[in-house]
Order: sequence, then structure tokens, then C-alpha cells
Amino acid sequence: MMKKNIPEISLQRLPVYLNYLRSLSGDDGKYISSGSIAAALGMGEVLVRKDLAYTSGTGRPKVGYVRTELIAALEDYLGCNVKKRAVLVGAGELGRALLAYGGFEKYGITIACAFDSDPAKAGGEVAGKLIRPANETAAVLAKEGIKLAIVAVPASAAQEVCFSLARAGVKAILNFAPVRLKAPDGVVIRDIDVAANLAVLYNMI
Amino acid sequence: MMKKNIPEISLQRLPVYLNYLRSLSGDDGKYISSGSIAAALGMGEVLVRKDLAYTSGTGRPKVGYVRTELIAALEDYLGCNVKKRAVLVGAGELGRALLAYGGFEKYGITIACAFDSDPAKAGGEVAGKLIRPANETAAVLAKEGIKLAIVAVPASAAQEVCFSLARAGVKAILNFAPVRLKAPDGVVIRDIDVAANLAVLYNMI
DNA sequence: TAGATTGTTAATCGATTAACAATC
DNA sequence: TAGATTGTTAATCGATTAACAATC
Repeated sequence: MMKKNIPEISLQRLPVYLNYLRSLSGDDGKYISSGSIAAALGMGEVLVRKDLAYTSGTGRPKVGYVRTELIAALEDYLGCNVKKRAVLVGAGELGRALLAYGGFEKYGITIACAFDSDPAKAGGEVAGKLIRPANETAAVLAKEGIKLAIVAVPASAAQEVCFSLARAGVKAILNFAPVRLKAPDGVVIRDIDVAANLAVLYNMI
Repeated sequence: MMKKNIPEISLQRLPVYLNYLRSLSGDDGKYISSGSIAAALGMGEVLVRKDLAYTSGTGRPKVGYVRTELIAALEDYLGCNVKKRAVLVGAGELGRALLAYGGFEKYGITIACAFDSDPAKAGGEVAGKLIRPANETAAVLAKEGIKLAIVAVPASAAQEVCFSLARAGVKAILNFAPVRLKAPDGVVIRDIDVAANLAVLYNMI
């Protein structure tokens, strides 16, 4: 299903490199080596080179990588230059915070609108984004050809929402409800359970 | 540093089991087998047994695990019954959503208060939780002996915030700023970059 | 008892790291 | 040229899965 033959775990690290490279200013020099990236991020330098090799961001022995070229290679590989639209389902506290969050644009992703099953919320707007009634979901997704969704509904509703999104053509779901969602055929899912993450950290102290 | 000798990756799965077991109702039967847990969560059954063995939630051949005992073992192992306090730094959109989020209580974690460097926000309240001025951070953390923090400040400020939290005695940080934070000695960090997660998903379609 | 399920030991698989030849 | 750095092949490490003995 994955278009590219990069291991998922390497793919997940690409945004980390991209963020770091973007955070450097012009006067950090034109070139950057895998060793200095690795040191800054606390990783092994061979790992960095291997990951970067997947993006075909190609370095030069002795000098390293041209920072701007590497950024461009990563952006290109990750599809940052492809305009994509996503929807958000569940306009509760977290949902509204995500609607207002501008960080998706870095990756070429725009949140088109939100859906909520509460009629009292429908019609409202957050950060200029309309909250629509849940029963319009399938129609809007089909009409706009949207493939990405963020789920921020209560745990009890999440799996059902996931199935309807899949029926409406969604191919990737980022889920914030604290349930492990079963993935419908041809749909990729990533579950982020914020509270569980903090609980796990506590156990690592 | 980790108190227990469980692999981190197993530890991260424990909340998944716990959520699933809690979601079952009483009339799903007294016993549950590793096989049925595995099937429900889409994982291997040996993996489930190995993970559960770390919690000493011990099963009986032929019958499986007593669901309530297993839940108790997981809660106990994860420290859900130990009352813990956390603070939130950065009361922006996401920060305020997290302040209002009740999901931490499942793991025995209470968010005590928030801090924000914007004087206009200080003094405000979200879900009954006070937003205090950033310059009170060290004093409050020391006084309350708080070890857990959630960081939801802009990327440019996150590393500095991380260092001050560490100086003030924080041992674990859940970071939502899109930067890989360097971990001060004795501090564990988990970075969650929401936008990057969605971008990665798009590349897995 | 027979059969189902656990817990554990051994085998496999995949990811990371080490070694090193290529090269600018 | 010599030295630094890349890219790749081989070795290591750790996690998952398979096999199976123990047992209720």
C-alpha cells in the first residue's frame, strides 16, 4: 500500500530531519554533514545517511549535503508541495485546537472543515473553518475527494466514525480517541493517545 | 533510569491492552484469552502474552486471564493508583485543550495548573485550572514536587522551556512543539509532532 | 482424560551499528 | 595528495514469531 519502499520507521524520522534543517539559519553554512545532523538530534550518523538516502537527497563526500537541496529533497519526498486537504471529525476542545493549529501547512495539508454530531456546534467557525453537521460528512468528502481525516471524537464513537470515513473514501486517519482503531481495508491509521503517552513517560522515570 | 525491566515498546502497548479491557462490559465473560485480545487489537497472541507477563498479570492455562484481575494488574503496573501531578507549559489553543482534557485521570495524573509567558493569559482559568505567569514555574514545581510536564509552547521556545523544567526538577516531558528536544540528564522526553504524523500517514497511503 | 491455553525457549525477522571502500 | 565524508556491505542487536512443554 505504501507508495515508497522506505521502512515506516525511517519515514517517521524524515520530518525530524526536515524540522531541524529548517531551523538552521543561512549563516550556519551552505553544507551540513550527516555527522552534525546526527549530533544535533542525538542519533547515529549512519542512520541519518541511510534515511536521507531514501529521499535521494544525495551528499558529496568530504563536504556533506547542501542544506537547501536537502530540505528540498525532503519536502519533495514527503509531498509537502502537493496541496492536500483533510477534515476533522469532532469539534470538541481538542478538535477546535487542531482546527486552529497552523502546523499542517508546512506539509502542504489544509484542514478544509470540521464535522460534529452536535447540532449546537454545527454552523460555528474556528479559525475561519466551518463546523458542519455530521450527516454531511460523506457528501462533502466525496465532493472534495478528501483522503485524510483527523478523528477527535469520544472513544465510544471513534470506531464507527472510522468506518464511515473509510466508506466515504478516506485513506488515512489520525486518531486521537483513546482506542486502537481497526483499520478498514486500504486505510492507514495512526492512534495518538495523549494520556497514555504521559503515563508511559511516568513509568520511564 | 527506567524502574522496570520491561522493553519500552512493550510498555507503550500496556495502555492499549488496558483501554481494550476496560471497554469490555461485564457480560463479555469473566475470562479473556490472549488470543481474543490479540484478535481484537490486530496483534500476535504470543506478543500479548509476553507483554502481559511483564505486569505479572498471570493467566491460567485453558481458561485465560480473569479480566478484572488483568485490569488491576495493568493499572497497578502502570501506576494508575499513584496520584501524580503534572503541569502544562504554554496555554495556547492546544495547551488549553489539554488543560480541559479529562483523559489523564485514568492514569492517576492530574494537571495541577498551566504556565504561560503572556501576562494577558496569566490569571485566567481553563476547566478550573489556573494559568500562572511563567516566572512562577520553578517555585511552583519545587514547592509541589512535580515531576511531569507537558510542553505546548512554540517550537522556538521549547528547548529553553525544557531546560528550565529540568532545572526545576521535572523528570518527564511530553512535548507537542515540532522540535526534537535534547533531553537533559535524567529526564525522559517524548515528542509528539501532530502535523508530522499526518504528513507521514499521507505518505503511507 | 483430552483439549485449550499459558509461559518459555529457539528461530526468524528487521532495524541499527560497525567497518570500509569510494570519492571529492 | 591527504583527509573528511558519503554510501554500502557485513555484523550486531533487539523485537517478533514459531514451536512446544507445562498445566488446569
